[in-house]
Amino acid sequence: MPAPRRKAETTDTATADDRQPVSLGLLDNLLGYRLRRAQLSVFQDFLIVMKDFDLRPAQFSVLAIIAANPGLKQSRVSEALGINRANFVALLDELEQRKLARRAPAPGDRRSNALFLTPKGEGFLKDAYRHLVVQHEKRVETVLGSADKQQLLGLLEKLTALA
Amino acid sequence: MPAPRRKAETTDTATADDRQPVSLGLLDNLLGYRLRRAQLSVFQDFLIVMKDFDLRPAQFSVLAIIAANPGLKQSRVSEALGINRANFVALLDELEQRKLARRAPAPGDRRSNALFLTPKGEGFLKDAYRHLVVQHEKRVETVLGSADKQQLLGLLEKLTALA
DNA sequence: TATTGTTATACTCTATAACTATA
DNA sequence: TATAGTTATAGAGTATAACAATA
Repeated sequence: MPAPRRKAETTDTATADDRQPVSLGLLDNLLGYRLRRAQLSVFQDFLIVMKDFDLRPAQFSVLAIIAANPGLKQSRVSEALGINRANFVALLDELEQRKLARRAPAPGDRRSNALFLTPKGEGFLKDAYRHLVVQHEKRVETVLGSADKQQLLGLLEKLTALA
Repeated sequence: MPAPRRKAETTDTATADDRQPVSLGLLDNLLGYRLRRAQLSVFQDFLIVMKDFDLRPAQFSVLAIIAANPGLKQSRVSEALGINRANFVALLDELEQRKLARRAPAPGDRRSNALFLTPKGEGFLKDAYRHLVVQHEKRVETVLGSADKQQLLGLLEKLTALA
């Protein structure tokens, strides 16, 4: 006669469920996984902080590159950000419709557009950046510590050279 | 009479184009931007290295979590990975069709699925991980140095707690 | 009433091919 | 021939709402 089972849901195979903490297993020391999770957390915080400005990370990056390199050709802006030129068109269209950036004829090459911020775009970017530093980067540094942030930036730069 | 211009494409406004290096401007010390670029580089390398296994990062992560927590409920696996449960269904469907993972009835709750790897899935994951460590993580450590990698993992973990 | 798995749907992001106008 | 901007399109990834079965 078999031994009585106390509950119908108990089994003879060990299963890890209910309220045990979930183990990361092989993911634990996989850099790509940790990097992805950290990036999602930071982007999520960015989105919340920039909600009033209605600005996504990619849009911010375009404005920042144009501001730092006024007159740069459209193809070079998209290339610098790693955005393929076909996808860059709609992104720039929106910034232009919002009167934050503008396409101008590129001197010496009638195929190209030279990109500039509008005066409104300059003010907008300045305000957004100030807000970002105060709300977002400050929170990042609270979690990390300021020295750690600088070191992290250095490590990430090395990694980006990988591909 | 106006002074002669040497070339039609020269202008009187200073524009940053042609072969000057592109400045990152405000992006230079924005952690989110650097994090995103680094993550894309690492994922791109992952994809190349895992091409023969036809395995994307998300698929690898699911197999790894199931392997480390056999019998875990479907909802807890997706939750642990930050994948919303609706989107997790197709992801798991594909792993099940490839006979790498399987849904089993969860003891004690007929709404839930308990997830397991198949024997084939166990071998597949082991092979994939070995390949990944040899090809991918090794390259990462070449770029970073082994001590830096451990430190980076620690910093990223802190950041993930942000959101 | 709440939860689990599921479907349907929509929106963003990304990648490729092809067109046009210029070079 | 090659390049810059553009359009069209298709594939991932992600988010929400709603339903059936079960708790």
